[in-house]
Amino acid sequence: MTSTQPLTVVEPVSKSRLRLWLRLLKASRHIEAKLRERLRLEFATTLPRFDVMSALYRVGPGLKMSELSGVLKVSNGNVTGIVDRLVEDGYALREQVPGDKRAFRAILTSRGRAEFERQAAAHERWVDELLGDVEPERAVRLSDLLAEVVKHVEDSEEKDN
Amino acid sequence: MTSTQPLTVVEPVSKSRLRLWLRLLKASRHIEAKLRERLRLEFATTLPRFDVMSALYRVGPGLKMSELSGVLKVSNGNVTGIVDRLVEDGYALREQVPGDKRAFRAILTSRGRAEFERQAAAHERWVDELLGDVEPERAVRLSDLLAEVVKHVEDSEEKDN
DNA sequence: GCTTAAAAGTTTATGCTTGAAATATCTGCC
DNA sequence: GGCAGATATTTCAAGCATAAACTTTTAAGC
Repeated sequence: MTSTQPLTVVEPVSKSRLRLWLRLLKASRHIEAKLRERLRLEFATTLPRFDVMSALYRVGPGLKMSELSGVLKVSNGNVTGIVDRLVEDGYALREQVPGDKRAFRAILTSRGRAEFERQAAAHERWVDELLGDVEPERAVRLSDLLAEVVKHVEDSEEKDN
Repeated sequence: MTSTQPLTVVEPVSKSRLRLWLRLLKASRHIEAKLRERLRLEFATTLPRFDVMSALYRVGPGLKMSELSGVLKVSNGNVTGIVDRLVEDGYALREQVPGDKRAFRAILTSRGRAEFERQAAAHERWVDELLGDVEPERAVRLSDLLAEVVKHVEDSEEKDN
């Protein structure tokens, strides 16, 4: 009577999945908060701005507003404001797409590119510092597990659309 | 305390840590977005509201505003607005702390408690569904790795304060 | 050519979030 | 008693985020 075969009667599987989610959230928020703080203090910028500049930096000829919101997975209206502010600060500009009077293409100015390079270097340094105690091999393992989680979640997304 | 060998010259360790961070962020945002959407559609509420109600539900006699912001790790001013709206909707109320005219204690009404129970049940169901393809054993392993990451990050936090 | 639908982008309303300043109250010290 | 400093909370300004409504332009169908 001591050893019953079903293990997870007391603790249903759903609990371990819930705990996984809560830890994931906690880790992510923790790191994110740190990065936001440093971006603010050292570069007077924000994570969303950094993300937009990062996306624009990667592609040469800039991105249309809708492409930008697609890549970053944020709403269309959101991008408008962020790009507005980047333009105000001289880090980006809007360029008419020839042949389509509706569309713009957001592009980093050379000043924007230079600034982003500084920020990106610091960003990578910070992440390395924050996760410094995670051994490389463990980091890779964790990466792989997380990639699978993302894949699963994406799959389960399709089915309820 | 010198590094013995120049192992990772081509792919520095910092890159694998950066990738870990990006995957962590992606997974977390993905799931979070799903949960937000469902809370909105099925309960006309938001994740921050859910979090506040969750914190208040767990403790019997409610929490002071500052305790609440401490537990949830959000700013003081933030909590004010969220509790305001919960009060408007009849899910919570503010109660004077006897002997301290500055302090309030936010408490769930019985209606709030009932509503939260419905929401929490659905929430756990959703998480289980979203992470349904992650095998239990893998979920536990991932949980443990993440817990360590959080611990590491917290440690590295102390040292720069 | 005209109409209708789709696409690109902005605007609006609402809520979350922060840091900083403001208000009120409490506590300890002299 | 009076006052300095700490504590509890709110208010404020700015930015991020979404969904929904709205303009302008383009594309398709007939």
